[in-house]
Amino acid sequence: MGAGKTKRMPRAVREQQMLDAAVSVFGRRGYMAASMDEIAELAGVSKPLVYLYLNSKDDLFSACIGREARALTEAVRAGVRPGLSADGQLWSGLRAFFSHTARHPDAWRMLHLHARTHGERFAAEVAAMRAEIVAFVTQLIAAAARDAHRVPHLPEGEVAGLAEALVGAAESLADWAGATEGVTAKQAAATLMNFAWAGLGDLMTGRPWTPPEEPQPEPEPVPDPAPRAAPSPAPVAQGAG
Amino acid sequence: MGAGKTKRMPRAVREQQMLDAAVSVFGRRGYMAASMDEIAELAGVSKPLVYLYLNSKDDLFSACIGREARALTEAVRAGVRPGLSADGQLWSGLRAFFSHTARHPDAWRMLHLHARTHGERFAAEVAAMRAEIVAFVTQLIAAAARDAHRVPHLPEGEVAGLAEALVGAAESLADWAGATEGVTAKQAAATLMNFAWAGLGDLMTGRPWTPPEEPQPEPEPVPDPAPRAAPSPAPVAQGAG
Amino acid sequence: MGAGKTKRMPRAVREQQMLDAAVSVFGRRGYMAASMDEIAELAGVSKPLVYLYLNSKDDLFSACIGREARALTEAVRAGVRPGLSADGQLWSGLRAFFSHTARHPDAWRMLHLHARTHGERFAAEVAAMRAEIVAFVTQLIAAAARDAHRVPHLPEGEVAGLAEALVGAAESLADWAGATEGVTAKQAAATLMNFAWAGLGDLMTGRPWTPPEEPQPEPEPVPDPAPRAAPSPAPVAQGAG
Amino acid sequence: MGAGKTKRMPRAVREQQMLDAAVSVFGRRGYMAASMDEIAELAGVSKPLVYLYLNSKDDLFSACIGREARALTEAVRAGVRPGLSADGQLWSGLRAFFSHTARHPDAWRMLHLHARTHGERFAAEVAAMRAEIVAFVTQLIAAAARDAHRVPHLPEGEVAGLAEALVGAAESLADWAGATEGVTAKQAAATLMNFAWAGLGDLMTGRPWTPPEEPQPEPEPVPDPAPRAAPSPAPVAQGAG
DNA sequence: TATGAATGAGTGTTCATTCAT
DNA sequence: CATGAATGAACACTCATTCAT
Repeated sequence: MGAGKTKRMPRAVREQQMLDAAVSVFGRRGYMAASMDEIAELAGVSKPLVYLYLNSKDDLFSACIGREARALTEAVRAGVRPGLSADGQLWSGLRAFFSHTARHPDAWRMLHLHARTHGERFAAEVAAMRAEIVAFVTQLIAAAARDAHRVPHLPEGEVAGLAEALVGAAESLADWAGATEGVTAKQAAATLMNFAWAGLGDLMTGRPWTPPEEPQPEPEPVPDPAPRAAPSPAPVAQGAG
Repeated sequence: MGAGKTKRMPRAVREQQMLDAAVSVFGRRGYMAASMDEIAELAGVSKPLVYLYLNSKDDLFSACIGREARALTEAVRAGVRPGLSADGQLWSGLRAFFSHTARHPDAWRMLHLHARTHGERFAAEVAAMRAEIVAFVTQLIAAAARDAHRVPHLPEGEVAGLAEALVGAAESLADWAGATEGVTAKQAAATLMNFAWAGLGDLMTGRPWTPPEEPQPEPEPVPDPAPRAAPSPAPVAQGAG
Repeated sequence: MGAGKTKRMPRAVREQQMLDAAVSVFGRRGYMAASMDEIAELAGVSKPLVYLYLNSKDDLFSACIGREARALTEAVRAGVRPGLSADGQLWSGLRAFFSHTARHPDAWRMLHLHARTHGERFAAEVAAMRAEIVAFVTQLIAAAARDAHRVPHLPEGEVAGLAEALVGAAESLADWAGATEGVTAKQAAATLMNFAWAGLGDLMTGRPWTPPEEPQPEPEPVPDPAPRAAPSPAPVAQGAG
Repeated sequence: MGAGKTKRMPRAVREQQMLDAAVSVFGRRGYMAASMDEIAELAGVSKPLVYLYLNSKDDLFSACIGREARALTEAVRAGVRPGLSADGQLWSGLRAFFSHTARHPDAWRMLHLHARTHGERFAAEVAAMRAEIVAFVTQLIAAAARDAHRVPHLPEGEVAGLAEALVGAAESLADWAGATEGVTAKQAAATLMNFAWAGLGDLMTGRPWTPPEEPQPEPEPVPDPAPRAAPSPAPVAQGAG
């Protein structure tokens, strides 16, 4: 059922078939809910062959992440027009990004939703990919700031946060576009440019948004009555200064 | 061992203990990897009691989602200063949001990472919460547009996309703040305001970002099917012109 | 089928039933060939219960070894008449030993044949039991030597080898008695006493067996043509000086 | 990788390589834990070739047993000096035996530990070898009895038991020598001669060991069924009177 | 109100064995 | 003579769920 069992394929080909099937299943079900049985069946092979070629569920997942992370970064890289201005580069990169995630929704779900959920290993693998993209965007923002040359450069930490916000917004929009009928990659990219770029522009021209004065120290008046059953391992940020 | 078995509690209290434990375990492990055994042990009760009160793993998860979604929306609602201007309201709402997610990282992980991953049912439940927040943000944006009254109002669809982008950026920043040492809720909120508000302002004052003219219809020249597992370790960012 | 499923037993009882079944299966099949399914079925319970009570196949095997090793040493200890002469004690001890191994053939097979075959852990556990018995026999031989008082005492190393030989002979005879119809525990014990004791007596009275003079250094003229495919991990004794 | 694939060997040679590898793996791992994969890899050939030449795991094991059993009996036979007295023959035979087992520990483990553990078939094959050796020893004992000619001959059944005990003791000592650093074949043989021969001599000269009178029919007063898992860490040996 | 005892159905993983070349 | 490709059947182990008390 499905792939049509063409027998006796060379290893490299079979391996790609398995990765295809695995990405599909991992993307739709998540790591834990994905069963090796389903992956093998979708790949049109028996389970032992999957293990022979890819060792274990963990290794298989890892291989999927690696392949798809590489594919995504390459797609973005290939989509960027090198000679353009910063916003032109961002625009083309975003279009490539949304285009790729729209074409490979399972891969995107796998990378964005599931890989960060299971074990440091996988999280680290996607984090590496993400870091690459964030670095790229950071460069773009810095370059745009230079071009605007009204401020010499934005403070480092500020840029990091902005790049993070931009990439995060892109990721969320990719989810949204993937879940919403009739939203094209181009529209998603335009929305994000609209949303983000002009604001960045203001920033760069020295007109940042400033928080209003406020006397009271802390929001969240809800006393949060739920008594924690046990301490969460590591609550990172405990409140605003 | 662990929670100190205080026996014979009234049902309501026990139920909350169970939900606390469940949120903690679901948030840290994910739905599939969470085991009813661990939840029961962390709650300090026996497994049958969990089933007696909460029926099934699915129902338990659902109850967790409901409680935490309600808690989050209430926290945001309570944090918003009603009399303020649109950006003042957004700022206070964001602070409440980041503050709450920082204080309840397991709950946030459960809602944002895990609930959307398993079955339409849970996804719908978080979607409802999200829709509430998006609606609120949409109102704010529309109100801001009215205040600016240079354009009568932004087109509906546009506003939806922008609200989506804003909320998505907020969610991503919440993840990021939760994972990064030393980022406070206030800082996260400020970053997002900086990033977004001025851009929105430009939009509202009639200076949207416009895409450049381009002849070719779609990027992604990579023929894509089965990107071979092997080569291309080349990094994305080569520098901005 | 089989054990008659009497339901809802207290844990301690069920645990012993499981150990009984496990000893039987391990003894007959060996560690590797024993399946948890068969053990569970023979015990009249489902597999998960076996895991709930005994954790893993390894732990189950370990528990079996522990219980049966204890049972064997206790049986021997209980069988020895304390007030008797050395040979009287040996005789009664041997009878108890052969009696116990004959009554619990599966346990004996498990301890003697299988436990030494799988992993240092199990080997060490039986080795501890064996060491106890060897120590007991060593004492007896030394005591007999003192009683004979014609030689002050046998050299330490010599006694160790003799005790080892005696225990080894006993073990082999236990196997033999277990495999041969119509050989009783008493007969096996008598055979071993006949075989060993008088020889020991001679030793103690100063008439040891002495090897004949021989010029040539080494036997084994067979050139052993088989070319080893790979070096055995550790060939212990490479020949006689 | 590993054995260095020298291709195109004549069948007989390849077959011996496979048997070498198989003996090594079977001896170290046991029958069940040995994998055809490991054997094939150690032999430096592909798995199908192993099957082509040796049919199945069972047949392979059988072939190993056959070859090594033959090698052992031949080594013993070749080691015996034909013209000697009975004890001289035994001495030389034992030296050859211990020498061979020391040189081929994997083979010895395979024959003595593992082959008796799996199925009647293999047990029968080693039993045949063993029977040959027992018969040889029986001859020697009978011959010695004739030489001593004080008793016409020991009763048949008695001799069988004694030969069994001697061979069993030899086997146990072989294990012991293999596991104990610094015990040579010669020492092991001497120990056994010391242990056994003088005792046999006494037997032959009409001074057997006789059991003491005893009224009670059978020891083992322990009620035995299900010795509770818990107590009694008391050691066996409390001292000899 | 609360639990110790128990299981059906499934998971990832391995292995002896066989084709097709 | 020799192997890369492939699998059916089994195994150890886990989990959500339910009874009987």
